[in-house]
Amino acid sequence: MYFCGNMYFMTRSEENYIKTIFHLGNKGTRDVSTNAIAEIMETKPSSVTDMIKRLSEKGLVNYKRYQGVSLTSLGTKTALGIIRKHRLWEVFLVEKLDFSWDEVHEVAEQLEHIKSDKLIDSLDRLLAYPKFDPHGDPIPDKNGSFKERDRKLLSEVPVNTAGLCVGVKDSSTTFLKFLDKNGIALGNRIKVLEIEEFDGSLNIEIEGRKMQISNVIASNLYINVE
Amino acid sequence: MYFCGNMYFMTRSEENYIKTIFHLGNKGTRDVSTNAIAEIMETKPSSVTDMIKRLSEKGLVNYKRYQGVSLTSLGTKTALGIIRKHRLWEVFLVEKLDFSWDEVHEVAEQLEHIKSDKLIDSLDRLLAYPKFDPHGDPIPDKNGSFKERDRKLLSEVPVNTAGLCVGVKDSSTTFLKFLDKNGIALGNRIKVLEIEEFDGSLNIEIEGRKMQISNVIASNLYINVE
DNA sequence: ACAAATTTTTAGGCTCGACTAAATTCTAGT
DNA sequence: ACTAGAATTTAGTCGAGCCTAAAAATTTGT
Repeated sequence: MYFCGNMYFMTRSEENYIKTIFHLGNKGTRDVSTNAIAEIMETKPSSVTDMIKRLSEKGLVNYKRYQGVSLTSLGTKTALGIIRKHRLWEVFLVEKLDFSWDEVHEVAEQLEHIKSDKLIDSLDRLLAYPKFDPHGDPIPDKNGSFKERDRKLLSEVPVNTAGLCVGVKDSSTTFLKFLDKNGIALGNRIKVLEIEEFDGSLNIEIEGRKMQISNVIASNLYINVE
Repeated sequence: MYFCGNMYFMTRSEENYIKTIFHLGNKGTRDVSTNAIAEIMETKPSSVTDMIKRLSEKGLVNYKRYQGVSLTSLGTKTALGIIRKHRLWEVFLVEKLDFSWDEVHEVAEQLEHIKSDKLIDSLDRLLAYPKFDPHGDPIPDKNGSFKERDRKLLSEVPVNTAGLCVGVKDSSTTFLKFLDKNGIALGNRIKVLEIEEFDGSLNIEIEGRKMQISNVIASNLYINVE
């Protein structure tokens, strides 16, 4: 396993696998399963096995037959690089090109594969070194380090807790559009007034207004508890 | 041959062929030869034949065996779309990310394949609808139309002609770096003072300074004759 | 603990976009 | 007009990245 500055050449497909393994591996503690990767990537388990072997030979993942897969440190570094690019492009799209936060994902999926260190460093500078993307997710720095913001799901804080809305767990178009429609945005100040025993729905005060949201909504919104 | 708004799906490779055919076809009047394409694309003639057949089936090129190839109107429209994207990204890199004009090409070659109408329209707006890229080449608008600037090669104007330097013919890194080193940039005012009989070199006045340039240099610089 | 169900891997095929080698067609020089 | 040489195409191969079907390993239920 030798380094060569710019790493090996990686295909788009390899990068997408690495990214997916990273996202899956960061949730649970166990190794990532072939099926899980296949499902997320909308491909077949047999294709995943093929690719995992290639990635394993390149030293990007640890792999033992039938035992699932995990990223090596090189693989993790690679994943963080891709995620950094994805999130910086998202910020660019929203800040400079007036995309709304539900429109950025698809384009960023393409842009994240552009290979140029100078490009991404300059972009970072243009955007004034943002720490979070438009959905509140942290942007790794050049070296791959980032600090997860101290945040809690709105559904898991006690009554009377207040804080700023700092992120969404689900960043699907559907959910983001729903938030837009109901005037909920990152940075809004939210206070939990009451939690309904029956269905877990919440009465909240948001930017002065009062409203009720379902438990499903609340369990996809992060707040920065004060 | 049916249109479907966003055209067919085109692979990166197909787009690169179309672009190359466009550039080659715009010079001469004859159809573009297989060998010429192969040379530019650093591939083999047999690979070119393969691809041409595919492009022909998609209605992007006119092709008869052994007779060379030319773009259909759909092919031309496609080519102009790619060139528009390439040149807009070049402007972006120079204007917003402080790239120098010899650094933009490689990255723009990647960015030109990003697929998003909204992206490119917004970029165009961010850049205030530029008409020319950093090398002085015209940027087609949304509909593919652009006006070639009225310009002449510096090597082909008579003594005492003056004008603004508006473009380069050769935009290789080597040439652009040479111009930088000698303080020649787009927008500079140039006047031809004398043309050397012997080797065709020129004595010019540029932004007040006097200097001598070889005929090779002069035949790669465009000026906008007043 | 062991059969059934599930997960994962292997084996073999397919398409795209490249290649080499060989055949074909065109073009130029006499 | 004919032939040598150049350009082009065909035929067959290969790797990446996907697929299906079938085999192998693991996990689960009793």
